[in-house]
Amino acid sequence: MSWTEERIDQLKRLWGQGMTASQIADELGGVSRNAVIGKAHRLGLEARPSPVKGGDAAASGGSSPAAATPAPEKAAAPPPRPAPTPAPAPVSPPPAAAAPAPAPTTPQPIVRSIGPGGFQRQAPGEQSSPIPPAPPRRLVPAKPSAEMADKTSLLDLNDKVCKWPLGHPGEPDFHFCGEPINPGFPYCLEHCSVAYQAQLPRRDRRPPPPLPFGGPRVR
DNA sequence: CCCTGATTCGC
DNA sequence: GCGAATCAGG
Repeated sequence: MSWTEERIDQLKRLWGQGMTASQIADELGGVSRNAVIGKAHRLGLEARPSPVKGGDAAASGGSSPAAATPAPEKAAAPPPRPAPTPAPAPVSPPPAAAAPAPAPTTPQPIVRSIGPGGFQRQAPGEQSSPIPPAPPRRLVPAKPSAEMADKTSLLDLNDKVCKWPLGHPGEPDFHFCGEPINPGFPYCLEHCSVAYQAQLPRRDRRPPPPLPFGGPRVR
């Protein structure tokens, strides 16, 4: 697996949502949690509560089987990591050049936007409670549109419906057939006829058609 | 033991 | 740039 644009974007979002590196790696698939952590650091996504910080490192006796550096530098040079970068300071909204006069005399109704998990976002300027309820840590995919409401999504697959894919993964209307299966097969009768064909004698076989694509689909 | 993130370093 | 190996705390 490689870090495509989509996967990096997903890593950023999930990391920002507080998912652990293991969860993210599991979500992305094809990568280890170490890969996720390493990538997150290279992207500069640090500043996560780490179980390990400060403290004296490798102070106790050498019980470890492999100590790459037996710490000669420790006695000679001071620890070269004195910059923990306290506040990465996320993007702050750029103040408008001409600041509008903040004098709405008429009481405005509080307008809140809806977050990805369905929770109400805090309105600008609205006070938050001292201990705000934590948003859901793991967001489950939802039907993005009414058009998909009756379509069979990946999560709708089970042993009773046809798993024949329609469209391509990543496309907005990608879904599965969903018709009742031909018993004993993962597809319905119609798609079984496409997926399985009787073995003909060589002399009666059609020459192999050209591949419908030149390789993996690139988006 | 399990989990976590941080860091190193060979590729 | 990537990620396994390693470290270190909970």
